[in-house]
Amino acid sequence: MYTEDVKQLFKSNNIKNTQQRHMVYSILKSKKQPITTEEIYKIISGKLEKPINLSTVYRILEVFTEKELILKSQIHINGKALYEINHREHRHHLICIKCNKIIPIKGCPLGEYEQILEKQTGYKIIEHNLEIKGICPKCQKR
Amino acid sequence: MYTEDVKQLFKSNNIKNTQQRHMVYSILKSKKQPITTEEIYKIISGKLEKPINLSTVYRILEVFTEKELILKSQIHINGKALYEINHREHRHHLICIKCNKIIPIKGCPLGEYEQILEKQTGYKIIEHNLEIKGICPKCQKR
DNA sequence: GTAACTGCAAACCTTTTGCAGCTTG
DNA sequence: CAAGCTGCAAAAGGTTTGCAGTTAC
Repeated sequence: MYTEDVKQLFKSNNIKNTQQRHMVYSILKSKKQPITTEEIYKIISGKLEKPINLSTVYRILEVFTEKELILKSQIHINGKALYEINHREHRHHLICIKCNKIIPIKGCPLGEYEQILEKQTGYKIIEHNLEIKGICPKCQKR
Repeated sequence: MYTEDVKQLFKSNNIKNTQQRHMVYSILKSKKQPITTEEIYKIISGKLEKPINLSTVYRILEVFTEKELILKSQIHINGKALYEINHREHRHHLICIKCNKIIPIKGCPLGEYEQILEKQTGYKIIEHNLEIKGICPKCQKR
């Protein structure tokens, strides 16, 4: 039932290996797009397994985010925060404004821009966040 | 008391010219960085003038956003949405992660990237949102 | 066995809404 | 005067928290 590598991952991050955490992690891992706390909660509740409490999901996501196993997006969709597995590679997303479908984008167009910006502004650049909005092929046809 | 050009702006957008709207607009116009509903509310309350109700501020910001006089940011800071005057030019911001100071950036590094992306993904690109995080010169010295 | 986690219920915080009374054009 | 705002209070929706009981190590 427990996947050995997830167990290891938790161990190396000093995260106690509970069923709930395992379930939440597996769901996040299986998703290619960021999802909300509520979605995770519903997926687990939908399965006939042991149910989970919504506040537990919130707490688990907090722990995962702290340990940087996952990323919490700054962008809120309909007032809800989004979470996704931390692929530990720089990534951006393309969101469909019609159906909210989100796909990851290959590569980052920012390049050396951050260094130029540091010189221009005096700020020490830490990171950036780029979200692109558009209409996906399906929604364009409608 | 009323600024004539704001009055005109409201008129041409079919927005009734009330004291409250005028106050909210003036505050937004005077700010170089995006601010929250609460901040606007506090600024008005702090003045000895006629106070305003928080829900009125929300409603005014909604109207202004609809009419595109202002922009509502997708990024939430501490769970709060941010608003800024619509300069009707493409703009990005640089946020200090220590003090939350926000400055606008000159120019956009995205260039023709959107067209490349359209070909790559099949999405019709509508807009993008870029937020860069760093540490401002003041906070670096501390 | 003990420290840490979960479930539950209540609280919290931002934002929205219904309604009565007031303002603007 | 009529349409549309505002204030107030209450509700809604997402997220957090205190506490008692349970689980992992």
